[in-house]
Amino acid sequence: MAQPTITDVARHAGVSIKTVSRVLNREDGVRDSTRLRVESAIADLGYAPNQSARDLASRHAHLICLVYDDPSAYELPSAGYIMRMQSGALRVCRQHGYELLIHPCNYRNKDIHADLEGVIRRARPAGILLAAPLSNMRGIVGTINASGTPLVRLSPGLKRVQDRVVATNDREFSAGMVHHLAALGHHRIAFISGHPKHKAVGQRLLGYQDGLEQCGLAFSPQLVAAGDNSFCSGRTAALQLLQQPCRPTAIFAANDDMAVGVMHAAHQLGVRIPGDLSVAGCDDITLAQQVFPPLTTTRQPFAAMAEQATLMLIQGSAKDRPDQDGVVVPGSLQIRATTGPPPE
Amino acid sequence: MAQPTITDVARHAGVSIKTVSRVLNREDGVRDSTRLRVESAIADLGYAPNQSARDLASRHAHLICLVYDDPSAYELPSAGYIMRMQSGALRVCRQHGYELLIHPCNYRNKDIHADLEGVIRRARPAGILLAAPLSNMRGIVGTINASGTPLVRLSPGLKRVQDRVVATNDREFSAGMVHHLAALGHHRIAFISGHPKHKAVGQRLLGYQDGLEQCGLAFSPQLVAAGDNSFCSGRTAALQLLQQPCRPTAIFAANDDMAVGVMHAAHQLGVRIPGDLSVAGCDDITLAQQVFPPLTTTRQPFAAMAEQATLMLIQGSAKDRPDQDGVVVPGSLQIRATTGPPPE
DNA sequence: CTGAAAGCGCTAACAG
DNA sequence: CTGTTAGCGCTTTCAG
Repeated sequence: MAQPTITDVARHAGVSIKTVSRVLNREDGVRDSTRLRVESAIADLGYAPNQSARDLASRHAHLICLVYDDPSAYELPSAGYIMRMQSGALRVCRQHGYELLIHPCNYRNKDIHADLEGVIRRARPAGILLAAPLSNMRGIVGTINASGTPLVRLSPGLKRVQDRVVATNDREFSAGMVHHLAALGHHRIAFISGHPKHKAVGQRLLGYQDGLEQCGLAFSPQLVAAGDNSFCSGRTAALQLLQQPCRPTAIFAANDDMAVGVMHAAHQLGVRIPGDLSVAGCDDITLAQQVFPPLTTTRQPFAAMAEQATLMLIQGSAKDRPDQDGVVVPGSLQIRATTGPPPE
Repeated sequence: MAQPTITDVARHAGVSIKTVSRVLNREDGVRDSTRLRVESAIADLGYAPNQSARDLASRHAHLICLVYDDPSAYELPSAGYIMRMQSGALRVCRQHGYELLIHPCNYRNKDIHADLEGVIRRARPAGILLAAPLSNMRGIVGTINASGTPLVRLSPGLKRVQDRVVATNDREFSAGMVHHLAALGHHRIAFISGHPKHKAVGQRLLGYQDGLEQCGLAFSPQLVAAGDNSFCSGRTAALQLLQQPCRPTAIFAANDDMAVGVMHAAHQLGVRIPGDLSVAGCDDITLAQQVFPPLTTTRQPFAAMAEQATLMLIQGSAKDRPDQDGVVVPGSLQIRATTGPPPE
């Protein structure tokens, strides 16, 4: 037969549907004996509530929506980054009976606001998880906030941590990477900057400068090349950096994809790693351990961050406590085999 | 004010809600002039239908659920594979006003049946996309079919293509890869097999054997090592293969993750690619072009396959035409830089 | 502590 | 070609 409904359960337990609804939603004000009776009726019938009905009546779906930037749906620039956030979000969703909707979109697209309003309106998610770099774009944050849907931002790259934000300490750990390189004896440390719209990654350039200063090294604009977070941009930037007269002995890229691009370029030019050139990245995506030699980088606990954020969303909506303190999840240096002393 | 509802649109357009519903659902039997009037009312009001209400009334959600095996939510073995399927599915979902729910699960877990029944009952997806290796497991397919939810299987690795299946020609293109290697002059071509439960990947071993036979090369069990589709298993298998007395001159791995593991092992042992050893993979994940040298592999159009499958699901449910022919999407050889003539 | 009634916003028959 | 009338299965008032 069809799935049992709340009415069946009520009849079976000899109570009203409202009482069943109460035990379903863990509201208090139900006598223990009644609750037990209802629970066993639920078990007897193998009943499970119908989400659509629930969502319609309660005016929001039991859905968390993960929104991220996906410029080219087919090239998948940072699959590892997204997948790890997904995993984390999924884990918490499961625990709380929510489902995860994924919604990639392109910030360069004019329709993005209508698009976001569309999902919100149609799917009515209980909350939105906004990944960087979308999380640092005023307009997008504004559109979501205007809809009234609870929002938590991931790595928005703000100076100070705000509420409803899960942040990283990009600036600090980037300085740390420079310290590591300087300690190995490097003086000419180059940097490949990331996507210009991505503020958290932008903090890494500042951290690089902090690090140089702290180590008593001069900052030289010629040692900074622009990338856009992609493998290709890292390779291009490295080619340029390695072919200039006074070549750097180390290249620190603002993310792992670009760092792997650097390695690729070095191999092409016959530059040995780490003998002739040290390479460092950021993020510790899966790829970092699969290239040869394994890449020195900074581990970002993306999954844990997404877990935190999802929890904020779910608990915030459950407890009618929409404001929650921001947290910063620190990255940690992963020294592997692409960094070593400079040549000579 | 609150979001406009179908009633508001109907009033604004001077028609009944049923007519609005008709244009929303692209049913025919609406005069063009009426349709236009309704459409402009929708635009004027910025109306978008409420999915929960729609889903409740129509008894299924406008949701496609992608179910895949995710043994360790945190290690993300084949992120590229999953991401590409996701992209493809997403693309079609968007076009048709559906959302994509992702549901990783672990087939080793005893609760997987209850788990699947759970999502199906709660989310009521319009259809399920089942990725390999789940797609070749009888029990899982049975559980989903028992629920009555439309299902399309991706790469189930069947001998013959069945309905509601999007398959690959693994056996054929694997033989093709052996031809490529043999044509370069290789005689000792080793193979690293994939996950034993993954039948489509299992077909690749058969294809390898076909290829050998077609090229007049003898099959030797010593040239076959067992892997499990992971990077690490590929590395381990290669280490073993490369340290045996009569070393192979080429290693063909049943997927790219393992092939990259082979490259890693070769680098560690100081074996040069492709000078001393040719390496080939399967799938053409993003990684394949990021390692150095770029990996020779077989491109699997995962995104396109998922698009196909999603379309089958959406159109099947729309047209009450649950049965659809299976299709096979062929893989294509991508000759890159890891394969070359054998040494001497 | 429990129940009755009134929708949530839409789709599904069935009439016109 | 278009409208009317019932629900879908739940949560929310508001009364007991």
